[in-house]
Amino acid sequence: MSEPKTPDAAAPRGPVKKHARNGKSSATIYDIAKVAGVNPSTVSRALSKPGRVSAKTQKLIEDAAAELNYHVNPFARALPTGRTSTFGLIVADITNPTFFDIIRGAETTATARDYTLVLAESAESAVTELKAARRMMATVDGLILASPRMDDDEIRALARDKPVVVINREVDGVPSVVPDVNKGISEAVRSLAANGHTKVAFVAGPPQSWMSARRWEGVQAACEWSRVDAVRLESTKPTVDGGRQVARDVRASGATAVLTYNDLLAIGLMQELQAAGMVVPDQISIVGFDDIFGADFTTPPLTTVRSPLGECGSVAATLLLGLLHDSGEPASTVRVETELVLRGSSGRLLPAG
Amino acid sequence: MSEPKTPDAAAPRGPVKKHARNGKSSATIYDIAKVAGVNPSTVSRALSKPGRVSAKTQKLIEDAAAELNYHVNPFARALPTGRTSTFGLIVADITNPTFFDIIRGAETTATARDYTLVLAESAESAVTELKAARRMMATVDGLILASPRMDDDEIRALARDKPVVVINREVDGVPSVVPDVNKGISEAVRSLAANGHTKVAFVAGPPQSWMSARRWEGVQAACEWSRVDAVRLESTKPTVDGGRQVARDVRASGATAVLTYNDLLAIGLMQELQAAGMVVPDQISIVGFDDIFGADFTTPPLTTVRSPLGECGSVAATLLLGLLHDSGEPASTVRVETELVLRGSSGRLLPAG
DNA sequence: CAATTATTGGCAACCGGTTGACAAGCGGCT
DNA sequence: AGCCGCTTGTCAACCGGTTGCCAATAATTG
Repeated sequence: MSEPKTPDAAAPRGPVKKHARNGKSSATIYDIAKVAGVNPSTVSRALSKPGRVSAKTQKLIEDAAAELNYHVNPFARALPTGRTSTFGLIVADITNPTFFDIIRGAETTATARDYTLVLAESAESAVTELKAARRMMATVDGLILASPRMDDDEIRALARDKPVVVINREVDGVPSVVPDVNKGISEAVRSLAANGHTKVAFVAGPPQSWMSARRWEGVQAACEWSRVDAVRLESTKPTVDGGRQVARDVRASGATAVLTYNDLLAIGLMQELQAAGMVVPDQISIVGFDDIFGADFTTPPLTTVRSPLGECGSVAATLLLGLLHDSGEPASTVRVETELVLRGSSGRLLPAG
Repeated sequence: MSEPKTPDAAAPRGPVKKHARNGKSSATIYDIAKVAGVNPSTVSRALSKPGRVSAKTQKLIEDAAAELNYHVNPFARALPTGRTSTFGLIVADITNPTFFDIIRGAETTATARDYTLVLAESAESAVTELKAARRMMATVDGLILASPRMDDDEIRALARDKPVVVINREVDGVPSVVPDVNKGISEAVRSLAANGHTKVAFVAGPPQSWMSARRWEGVQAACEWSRVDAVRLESTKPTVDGGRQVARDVRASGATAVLTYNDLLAIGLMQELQAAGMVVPDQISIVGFDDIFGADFTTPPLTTVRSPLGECGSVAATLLLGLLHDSGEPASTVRVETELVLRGSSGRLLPAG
């Protein structure tokens, strides 16, 4: 008690363990090494590189690991290797059901291959999207962009850093998975033409949407082939509300059948037209795009050009995992089929009166 | 060249940089330190501990960081500190729209506070759920469980390791956010009673669902109060399909009004009943729960007891962030209000014929 | 102007795995 | 028996920040 305030180096204040790691901080490879009586690096090899250690050492280590209830520390692993077993998915709008199936498809495939999915939303903004993407780049092995809003160069820039796969859009030099709209659209237009429609309107989506442009092209081509007039109308936003708002223009256009950029627009449009007393499909046929959740809740249920969204998500994830592992394959665009789902909202035009 | 095989310590084999980090591996605090002419630890302090370095050094470092386009390596930070700025959200079913809004609410709040949301799905299985939770525990700072299926003890065990917040369920000792069903249910039952209904059926959800039990209790209580008979029916699964399947039982029950565990069941039930020629609400009233996306797509649009799902997600995230930072607050259950959304699927019973 | 105290910066150890380089062990071959 | 080459294990250096401790410097005060 001579120097009460001197910080005495000889006073062992014991292992304080600053962070206290609430309780039983999980076991490390060093603990395993001690139990199994081998070197930590041997443990590391046994647990990651198969066949690098002898069978009996392997077993010894595995038993020790099991006993200690060991789990690798992902950060410790990620630090030297850069591998994170994680990939990011950025969607434009989490509440837009178009993405639900994409998310699920990607999530399922990721989990099956022991990857973790990190989700971010861009709120339909190219700026937010880019920010989210940049933020993610640091923590993921690869990125999936679903219907990205940023421009091609930005996407290519991202793709230079880490593998990137794009859904619902084609970007030169970046692998992508896109529904091939032609089959579905021509089925739809042919069906409409067969029902006597001679003028169809297409309600477009957001101007930056690559897919909207493709769909309009598809509609034009199919209409030409079927000798049907096609007119293009603009929507304010690709939602139910946007669909309601475009109803005026639709009526004014004189078209007897409408294809919309997506199902949400179709549903809103149908609600508004019905509210105005029109009968679907007797007075007007409506065909949506995507076949989202809820498309068959309406009365009549919505005819729509289905995109296999879940498949898109899952294929994109598979593509990404391929890039990550085989690291060769340029793996360009994968096309998935679309098809017409004929329900009640389209059909023969009844003579007025 | 006398001892060609002796590992000569004097031979500097130079910085090999094994990984090659495709091109311009991002800058580190060491690079910044070099540019700014200070010690790396000073850089670390400048960038994380505010006020720990002098203003001019701070500026020097920030400029250097900006110039080098520096971003911290989250793994390097997480390794010694354990902090990851990430939290997990586990939902029972990604395609169930009930969770969409929860996901979005949580995501938005997380992003606003510079946290990243990691999503996992349990496919309605307690086992998968627990596995996903365990896997996440290693990489996140905290966990949100939406409508968890595992049992209380397992949840408490998780909560011992890291902060956990539960949505749609109460677990002793674990903070949670639950919609208070009573207000919404009593509004619904009162409305039905006022329309002359004297016997209502409740279609229950999964047996493990805590929320299903609460809703049934609420229905019983409200019915008693309004002097209305209540019968309980079981569903096979809480989906549109499950709703279709329970239609038989509903008709057999003799009830003139039905409340279902969720909107999906209500929609399926309505479809099936309408397909059998029944008119909603003239012959039977249907009331759902949650007010999910698409509940108003039906004809008639679905009357439902709305839970503020987005708010649940956002409140849960806020609660979690609170636990993470202030680390005090036991923060028990937060209740959010429910309310009846009166649409077309419920109303006065028309005399038969 | 010297002495004391408050700031600020530097050193070095650590977080927990991974991996290149090398040595020891070992069976097969001539 | 001697040599070769393959398997298996060990050593030590990293990955990129964080942080306790101490020294140097600056600011304050008698």
